[in-house]
Amino acid sequence: MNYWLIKSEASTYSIDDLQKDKQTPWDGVRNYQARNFMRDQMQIGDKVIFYHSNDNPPHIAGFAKVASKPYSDATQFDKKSHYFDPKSSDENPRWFLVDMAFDKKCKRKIGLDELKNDKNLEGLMLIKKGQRLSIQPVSKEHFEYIEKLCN
DNA sequence: GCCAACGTTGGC
DNA sequence: GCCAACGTTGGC
Repeated sequence: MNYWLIKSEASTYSIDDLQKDKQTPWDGVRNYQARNFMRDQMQIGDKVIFYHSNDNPPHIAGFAKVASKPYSDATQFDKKSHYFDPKSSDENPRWFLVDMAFDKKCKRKIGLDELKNDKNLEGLMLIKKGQRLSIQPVSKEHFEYIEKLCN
């Protein structure tokens, strides 16, 4: 069992959208490190923190679960998609994703400030300066602590 | 293989 | 809207 944090702009795809959809392919990730986490390490049932970036304030909004094995991201082949990648091919797809399933919403929004000021969350990748990775591993301890904050 | 130019992320 | 951080691209 692994623990993760995923970012999404609330205005683009929020936890409410995921709740409505129940499950969705986590497409559009175009960063190799993030891809590698999905392709090489994520397993069905892994627990995921859902973070709303670019919100006011940015915050943790809830939880999701990994709901599929990794497979290739269809948007890379779609010429009309913002995520189209001409360098990718059917034989050798460059980008992979997993499905994310809705788990639960936080009872309150856990703002970035609060996360930064919480001694229990020291070392959490999200709150390190300049950390832009949209998929990050989270320790079990941090995950369980954040779960408590949300209840 | 270096590195300048450029693009994106995301907090503020 | 600004800009720091950082990843990618491409010329050499």
